[in-house]
Amino acid sequence: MGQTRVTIREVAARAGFSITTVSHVLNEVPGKRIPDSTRMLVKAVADDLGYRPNRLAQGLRLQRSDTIGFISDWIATSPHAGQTIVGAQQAASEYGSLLLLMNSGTDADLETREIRALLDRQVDGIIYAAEYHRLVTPPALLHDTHAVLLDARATGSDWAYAVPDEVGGALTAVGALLEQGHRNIGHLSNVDDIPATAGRLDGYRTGLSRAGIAPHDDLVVAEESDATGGYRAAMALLDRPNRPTALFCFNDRMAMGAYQAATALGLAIPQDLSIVGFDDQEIISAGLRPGLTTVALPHREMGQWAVHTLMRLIKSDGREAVEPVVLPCPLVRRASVGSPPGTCGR
Amino acid sequence: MGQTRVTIREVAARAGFSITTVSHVLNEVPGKRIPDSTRMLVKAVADDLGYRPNRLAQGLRLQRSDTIGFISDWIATSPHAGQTIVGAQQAASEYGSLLLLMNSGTDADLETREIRALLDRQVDGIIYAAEYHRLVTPPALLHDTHAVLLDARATGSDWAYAVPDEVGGALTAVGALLEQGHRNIGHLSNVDDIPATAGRLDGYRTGLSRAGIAPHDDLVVAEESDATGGYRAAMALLDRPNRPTALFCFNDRMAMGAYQAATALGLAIPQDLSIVGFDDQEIISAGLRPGLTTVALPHREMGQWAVHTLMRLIKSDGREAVEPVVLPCPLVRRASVGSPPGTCGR
DNA sequence: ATGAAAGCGCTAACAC
DNA sequence: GTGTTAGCGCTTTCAT
Repeated sequence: MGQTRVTIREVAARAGFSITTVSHVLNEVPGKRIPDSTRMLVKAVADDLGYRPNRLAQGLRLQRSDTIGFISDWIATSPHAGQTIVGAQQAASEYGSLLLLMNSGTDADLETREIRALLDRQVDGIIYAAEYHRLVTPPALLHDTHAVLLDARATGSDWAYAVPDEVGGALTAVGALLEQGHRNIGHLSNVDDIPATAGRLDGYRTGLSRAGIAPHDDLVVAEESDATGGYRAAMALLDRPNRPTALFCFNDRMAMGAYQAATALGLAIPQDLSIVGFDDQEIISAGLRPGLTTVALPHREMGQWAVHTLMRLIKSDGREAVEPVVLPCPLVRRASVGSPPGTCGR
Repeated sequence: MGQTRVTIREVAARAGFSITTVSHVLNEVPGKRIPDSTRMLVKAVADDLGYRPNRLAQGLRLQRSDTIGFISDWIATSPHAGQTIVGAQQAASEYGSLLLLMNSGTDADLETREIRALLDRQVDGIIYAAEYHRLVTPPALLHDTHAVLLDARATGSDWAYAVPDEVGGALTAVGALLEQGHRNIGHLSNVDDIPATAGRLDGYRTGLSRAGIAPHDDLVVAEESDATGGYRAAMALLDRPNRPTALFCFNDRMAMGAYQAATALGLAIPQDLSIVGFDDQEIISAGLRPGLTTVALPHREMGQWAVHTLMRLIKSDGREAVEPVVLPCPLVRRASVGSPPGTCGR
């Protein structure tokens, strides 16, 4: 419990050298010509005593805490957030850094206080993360440190950021459908005015256009981005003559609803209807029957990018320019895509 | 960026007092009779300069970092983990503490190193969290600090811990079925040898017994705890004469599979078949059609408990005895439970 | 090759 | 009431 830890002073005493020498040896300070005998002895004693430097003291002295703040706005905490943190944390450990966690609500005032708390602890920098791809306006206080945006872009100020390639992901999704011969492809869109909505819709339209198909507005239905919304949207699209043979869904939750609609209408997937989702929430995509072909979000990659970029920023004290980054969203093939009905085979 | 922060010395200089007085005022040290004039002035200057104490320096001096380590073993990062962290983080903020995050793999060696990293940063204590209710053997090193177990019990040593009441949750689930008049209730069990499997099975059997129903072994089928497993188990249970009128599923993912089986067999939920899940993974439970009645895990509560308990431990330096805690799992009623077929109403 | 000493920013015992 | 001083554990400049 509170038993007092071994300090460098004790190591020095036991080794019969000054703390200076111990520090030199332990930190392998370059340019010091310390005989191997001393080196060995000091190391042995330190090891023996189980000495570990006090990082608070080091931090105070070095003006660097080897700690980075991770502030995010999960309210409901999507399953996504986890992977992002894992990515960030693993990358951080490559630098010997640890993540200091904060999660703000939506309250800007609270957020400022939280950043302050992080700053008070002398974090080397801050990762300002959004729960999902968003436009954000970080508190001005964030300028007091080095920071990068994760899954978010800033309105106004020019923070470094990483976001998923929504358009590219949608192109990939539609491509998977086109390559199977689908021409009549519907899109379940989202009612929320967020970058993902626009980006995925854009990718959908572009994908069709490039294939020489005029995107038809009545093939797009926007609803709430959950299973219920997906069900309704899919119903609207499918329960009519000349229904689409494939559906590209805004996300996996909507795709889940689309499955339900297909079931309700007696449509088999993928024989009668092909479906592609977005997000790759495995609990859904791997749980649906048949498995859902979908587009994965680069959560882990964004987490890693954030740390690496932040470290460059810190190292150069902000002088090095960092480019924003748009990370690819790869297709995860499962079993919900087939050729259109009546195509017999391919 | 790297602009140097205001120190207490500057505040003292500007206010025309010693840093001692400034410290006294700012920390509102009791028993000091400082005139209001001084008090006001110092506070005004501090405010004016935007002074904030350096928590590293404070920590070094006070031997307390106001930081608690949160180490967990998410590999795949369940969506659960998030809520636990949110609970812990919010509770921590009540004490002015922050969470220092680490997530280990399964590697015990790595885990030890991670605990060390936390200790090096002088965390006041550690929350050792499991991704799901587990029996664990924390590294011996954990004894070097104050610690509590979250969603886990230790084999051997006697750590304070909080786990969900698996048995109670199962009793509640079965109760919800019994109260609707079901007598022929199946259980989709899990093949993994973990506390949840045994606890939920136990609760299922006890619930039936108490209602005067002899638990029949052929009403229990164990499969992998995912949708596919649930589908298979449900098929085994339902695709036969005298099939159960209700299914209690090990978790929501298996319940998802049970829904699929019901669909395949042309069974309507809840008219022909009632289903109760466990975990309340909203993405599933709220996404299924009809909504899944299920039992929620007390993730947030466990997170809060961990922090509060840890704080008591720290305050008393481990002298205060803390009781392990088994937290209730409340039923979340949606629409997957009805009266058995042929009961016309109730 | 090794060590004394200063100082990172802060708190607190003790003087005045 | 207020200030002086020591020291938390460490790194690093500058002597020797």
